[in-house]
Amino acid sequence: MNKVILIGNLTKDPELRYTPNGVAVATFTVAVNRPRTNQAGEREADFINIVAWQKLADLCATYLRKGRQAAIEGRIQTRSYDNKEGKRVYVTEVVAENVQFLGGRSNDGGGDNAGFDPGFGGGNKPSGQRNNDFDPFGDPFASAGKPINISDDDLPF
Amino acid sequence: MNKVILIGNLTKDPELRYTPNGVAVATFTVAVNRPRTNQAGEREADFINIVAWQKLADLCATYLRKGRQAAIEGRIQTRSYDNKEGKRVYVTEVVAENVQFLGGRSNDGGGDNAGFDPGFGGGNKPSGQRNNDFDPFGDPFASAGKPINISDDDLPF
Amino acid sequence: MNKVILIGNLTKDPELRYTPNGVAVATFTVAVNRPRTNQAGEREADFINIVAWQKLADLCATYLRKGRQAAIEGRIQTRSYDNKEGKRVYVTEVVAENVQFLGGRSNDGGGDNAGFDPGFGGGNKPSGQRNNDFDPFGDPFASAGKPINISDDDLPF
Amino acid sequence: MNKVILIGNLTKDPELRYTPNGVAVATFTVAVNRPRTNQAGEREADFINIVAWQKLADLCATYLRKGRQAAIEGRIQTRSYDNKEGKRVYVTEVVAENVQFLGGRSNDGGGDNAGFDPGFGGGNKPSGQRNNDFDPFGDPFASAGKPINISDDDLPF
DNA sequence: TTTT
DNA sequence: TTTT
Repeated sequence: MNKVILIGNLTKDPELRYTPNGVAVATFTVAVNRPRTNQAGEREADFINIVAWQKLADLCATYLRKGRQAAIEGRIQTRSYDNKEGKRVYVTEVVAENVQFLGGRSNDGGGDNAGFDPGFGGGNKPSGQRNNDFDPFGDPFASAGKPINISDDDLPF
Repeated sequence: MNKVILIGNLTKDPELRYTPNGVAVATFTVAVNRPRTNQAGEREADFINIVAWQKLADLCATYLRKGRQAAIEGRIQTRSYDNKEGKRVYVTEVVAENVQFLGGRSNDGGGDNAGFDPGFGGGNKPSGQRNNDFDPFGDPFASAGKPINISDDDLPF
Repeated sequence: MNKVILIGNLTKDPELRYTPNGVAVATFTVAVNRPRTNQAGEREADFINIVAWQKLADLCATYLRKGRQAAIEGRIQTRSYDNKEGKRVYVTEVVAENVQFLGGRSNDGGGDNAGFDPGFGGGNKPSGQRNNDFDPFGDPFASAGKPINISDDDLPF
Repeated sequence: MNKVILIGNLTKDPELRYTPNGVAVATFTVAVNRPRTNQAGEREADFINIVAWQKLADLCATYLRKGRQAAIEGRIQTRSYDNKEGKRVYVTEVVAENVQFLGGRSNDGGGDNAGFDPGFGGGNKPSGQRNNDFDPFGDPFASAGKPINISDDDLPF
């Protein structure tokens, strides 16, 4: 049993990429507000990385945008890879099995990337940030919008 | 909404520590088998780090041992800290809100650390591994069994 | 472990009542759409009865209205009572432990049963059905808005 | 979103039946102990009816027995039917999507129906009890172990 | 009509 | 590196 249910808001537009075999994979981060404020009285959130595959990846890339609210059902996945300094990096993320699009911040529009880029979210991310050693979401999906070098071992199906 | 439910087996005995204020915190890792084998036909698992606080920490330290099976209800928490090389490390873990002790591998005994160490789990971990930069569970809880320097900001209550 | 998570829309306004001891209890039904259409190609829903107590009852009565969307976390409860014909009636319902108010159908839309009902649900229940022997939600909360004769045994806290 | 996760013990052996089309359906009830005692200091439980279909029905009938512990993932389903007195009966049950067999009360044996009847659970139920008007689990699955008159509308796939 |  |  490995079950996760989240309701949160996207911190950015989803990024849609493809494996060498052409399998669609969407990644995004969801901010889930904590129920209570911390000792300093501030509202905090957890920022949880989500991975969606195949048809669900396409749906997420099409319907989700920065700020929108979504309910995500999935499972926690842990994996590791060696970064370019040869250190093993451990990643914990949620593999989405079902996503329900909720009301969220507006029908979309207005936001950061409105108007352009309806198919996927790339571009709004400072380049050079991916492949960063510590970025838990940076690897192994590198170049947005086109095939990348990812092992079939990462496919969860 | 941030809900996690896991059933898995402990990879090691829990480690019980205390914050400077004397609050008990137990950490352990649970291996949750994936429903399907991978392309190579191997059974894989996700290794998910769990944190329990206060009375629940004591219960986990008392009743859980390496190999035992447990059902864990909790929430995903993300946090970050700066490691000793000044790099920001991002951590994703599950904060347990409820733990149910299941049958598991044996009544306890037999296993790696049987007989000794009923109060907490340390010792069975190769020393030198903690404080490793990339160990997502290594920091900020350093010295097992006694108070450590941890900010009150990490207390989830 | 007894965990339920639902996202659905209220079929009616919540009903707020009080036990003889003055404890608030709110009841409402949530329609949760099924993911697939049935063999006849129709969209179906499950109609799930929710009970909330105390402060959460007040919040539900204040913020929820017919048609609104909510995420409900809770647990399944079964109970039974003898109806006025002396037959034992079995009831299965969800005791809410947490409710998140989502966007839903309109910001609220007028009052109680506002006029016309563009969403769905209203008025489609034959009046006189409440207090019917078989209505799984009709009993034991009878008279809306004021104290009623309910055993303390039903209080889940 | 309609998600249920339960860990409980079977109150009886599962009953395995077949629709007119030969689809396997297993039904059983799981007792889930409540975390707290009630005002009278008694330990209470919720008795939750489970329905499993197809291959999962066969697995449940094969591996589950009275007293055994299981983790059930599924969804709440509500349906209604007219009993033989022409009254509409409302049913709330859990449709299992995944069942994990846990340790439970013993490897099986000992129990009520040990030794005999390894394929399905019938027989241990007082006859005449099914088709009772109020039995929330009695209808529409009537005759154990062989095809019965059930509408295709009840198939959840 | 309930289980450990 | 974060959302409402």
